Amino acid sequence: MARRSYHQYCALARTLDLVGERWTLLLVRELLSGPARFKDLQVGLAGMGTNLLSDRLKELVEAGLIEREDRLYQLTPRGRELEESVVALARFGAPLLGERSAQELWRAEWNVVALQYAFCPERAKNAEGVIEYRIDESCVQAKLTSGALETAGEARWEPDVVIRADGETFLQLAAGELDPKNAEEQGRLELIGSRRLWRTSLRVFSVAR
Amino acid sequence: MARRSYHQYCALARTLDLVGERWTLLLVRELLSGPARFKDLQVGLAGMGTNLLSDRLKELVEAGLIEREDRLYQLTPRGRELEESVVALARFGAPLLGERSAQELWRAEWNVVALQYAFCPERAKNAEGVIEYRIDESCVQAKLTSGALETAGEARWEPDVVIRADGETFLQLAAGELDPKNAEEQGRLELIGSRRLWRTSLRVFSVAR
DNA sequence: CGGAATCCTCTTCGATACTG
DNA sequence: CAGTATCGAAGAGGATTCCG
Repeated sequence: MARRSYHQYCALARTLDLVGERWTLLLVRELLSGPARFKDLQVGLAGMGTNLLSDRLKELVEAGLIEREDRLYQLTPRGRELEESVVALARFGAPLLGERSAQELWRAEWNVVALQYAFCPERAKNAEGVIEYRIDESCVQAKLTSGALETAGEARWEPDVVIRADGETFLQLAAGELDPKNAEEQGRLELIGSRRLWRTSLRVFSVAR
Repeated sequence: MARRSYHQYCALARTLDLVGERWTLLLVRELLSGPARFKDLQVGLAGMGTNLLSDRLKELVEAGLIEREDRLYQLTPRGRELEESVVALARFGAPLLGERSAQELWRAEWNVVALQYAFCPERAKNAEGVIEYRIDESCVQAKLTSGALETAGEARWEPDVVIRADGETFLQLAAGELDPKNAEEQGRLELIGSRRLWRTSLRVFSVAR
């Protein structure tokens, strides 16, 4: 059974033949946070049948976008090239994030993508350092180096500042509904390390541009 | 009948809820060339059922990404914001464009996207002018202004150079299988206007980067 | 001509149950 | 835990017909 194809000699169509099916780009998003197991993936892809997840993983391993080592899945360098597309699509969708409905899932790891579309290079010219977000049980890092950004969904670098909050607090801060100063005074936000880098981060990451 | 949704509070998921279904991004690609009628769209979306095309158009009009004036469909400014994502996805797919199989469709208008992912801003610092590609019956324009690129799938600006070729010739040139000089000597490629801008274009548009 | 609606078949998806 | 198997539901694809 051959995969369904658009049969077009077009770069966009070729990409969509590969990753355009339902769930596939969300699966890539999950792996942009770092290597994951089947079970981990299921959490961020709630509603996706296990058979479908299994099939997709096989297809993407076959296509050379994912590699499997023992029971750990991760993106290959080629697979990681999808990051640019994922971030572009997410940037388009950012204005659509209004209220969060009760039935909607949210995971702190998704900030690995959110940080990237919220990043303003022109405001980060002289920003340097590693910012670590500890939200609920998760850890997301942003590494700033001379106007460029790298992100990770796990503790990969030594942090210069650690920001700790629960998910609800973090979402309110991101939405601009809660003032960082107030949050800290209320004890809902804890800072360890460089306050200067923290203030820089508030300037550098901004959804409204 | 509510639209299917991923039910995730995530910018990527929100975008895919809107344009992640089969054919939708290819439909956007078609409209990136300029306004089109139902019949025109069917040509570039061969294999898509008329009912499906009709449904998708309605959904996208509803979502504010497309507007319909009389019988002409075109992207709204918000819809045009998808260009960045479409180009990023196509850039990813460019290395997958190997041989063109016999059953695969190709349309010269798709170069509106191809020119954008092939564009190297750093090589176009001092490039200025409008390049017009006349391939078979179609017209695609590229407007260079101080390191930036605009494209159109129709005659929108006064061209500084017009390049005329048939589709086969153009594909061979793009693939690097045919030397521009040879093509011209063989009469398969015709140039009218600024030869200097033509040479610039060869440097500025390059798939291998 | 430019679509919209219907009908029928086929594929894919989604949920659950089951197995190594 | 990491999948595989199964089956009903939903969506896609193609032909044809209807309508203004």
